[in-house]
Amino acid sequence: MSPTDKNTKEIILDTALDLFQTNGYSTVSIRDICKIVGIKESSVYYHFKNKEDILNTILLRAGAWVTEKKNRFRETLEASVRVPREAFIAVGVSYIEKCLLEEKIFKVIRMLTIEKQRNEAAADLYNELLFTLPTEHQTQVFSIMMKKGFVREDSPEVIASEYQALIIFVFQKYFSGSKPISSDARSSAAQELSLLLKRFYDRYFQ
Amino acid sequence: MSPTDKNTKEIILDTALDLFQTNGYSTVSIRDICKIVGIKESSVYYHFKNKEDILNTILLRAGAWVTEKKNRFRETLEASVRVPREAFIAVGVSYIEKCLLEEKIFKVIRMLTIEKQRNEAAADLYNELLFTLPTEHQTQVFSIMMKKGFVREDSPEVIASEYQALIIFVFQKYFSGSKPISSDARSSAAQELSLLLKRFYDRYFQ
DNA sequence: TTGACAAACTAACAGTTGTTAGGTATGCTC
DNA sequence: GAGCATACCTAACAACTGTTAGTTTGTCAA
Repeated sequence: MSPTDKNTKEIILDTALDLFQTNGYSTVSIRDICKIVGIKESSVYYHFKNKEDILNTILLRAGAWVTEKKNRFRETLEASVRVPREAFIAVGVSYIEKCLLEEKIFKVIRMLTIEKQRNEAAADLYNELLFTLPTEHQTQVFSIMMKKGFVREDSPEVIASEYQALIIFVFQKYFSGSKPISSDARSSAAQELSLLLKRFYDRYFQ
Repeated sequence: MSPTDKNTKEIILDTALDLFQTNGYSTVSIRDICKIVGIKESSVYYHFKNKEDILNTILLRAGAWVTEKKNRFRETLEASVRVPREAFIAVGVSYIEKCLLEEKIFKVIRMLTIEKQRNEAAADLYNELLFTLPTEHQTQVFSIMMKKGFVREDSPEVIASEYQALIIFVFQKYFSGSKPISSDARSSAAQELSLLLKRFYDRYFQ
């Protein structure tokens, strides 16, 4: 009755993402979203041009977030220093736990997993998020570490791919299902990734 | 008019899989399927109990195919012999090209990629198909090769995980999108995987 | 008090959805 | 040729879909 919070639009977006990530965009109806938000169907059209506009807004924001992340990475790059093995492992594990499993990002990844099958923009974003961006970043990290003599001479790109392959492997193996992520899965994943990264470290660091 | 081919049921299943793999089960209507098959909606209910029965039949068959593959692997295991590096690489590349990219399997994987997000049976099948089954198989392969002295002493399970991580990484990086698989992507993927497997071979084989 | 705006509402539209009841043409068996 | 199973059909249902037109409400500036 009262003019609601000026962030109804945000609530719609959050709810939509919630539903999209498990059911997929086209399965979710506007009425499904509205039932949860607590408004009538027609009210959505005050905030969005149409249903697709909701999806596009989510994709656009995720895209913006990705490029922002990209630039952030670039800045903090020169900080790369020699790290002990435990610290190297901790970075990898927390990349999964703090980044990929962070609530919002995780939902976006899950939504993209569905939408990429038929939406090219979603497919591009998915690839950037899980492959291009992290591999590029790791390439530079290893490249710097090589120059400083912490990592033995090799191709930084290839090492970065091997690194990212391990991350993706563990992430997907433990968190790609339909069940909500349990603390059991979390610790199993951390354990497996630790083991793999330990070997990775011993192979390339000196 | 004439009593059609007794394999209308199969055509329905094929068509359904075709549509499910890009659009997802719940987005595809029975009428969508029928329009392509060339029958009326009601005819579907002669062959299937309801819409879900179509999905379940596909899942069931894929599941049967997986366990059959599992047993087939077990038989051919003892054949493992010393392989030159080129042959080892060729096996990995053709695993992607002949197995994962094989038309039907590829469609199933794409469908499962969507359905796993909310269907537990699909999630289980997906995991078995891309993680459990191949890793188990590779574990045994490496284990035998170790006993025969072709591969240096190490944990077969972990080596198998590292191997499978590379396969999954390349497969997803090049073939997870919305575009049909091009021969460009095929050769890029083969090239990247070759490079990664070459290094893998040099690391563990002796 | 008035007017303007934001943000919701009611009510309806035309089309689509899964599903069912009942009918029809074909070919096989007795 | 009668009976019957197979494999399709027509027609309809109730529910749900995205979307629109027009209306109401609360808030604030003039």
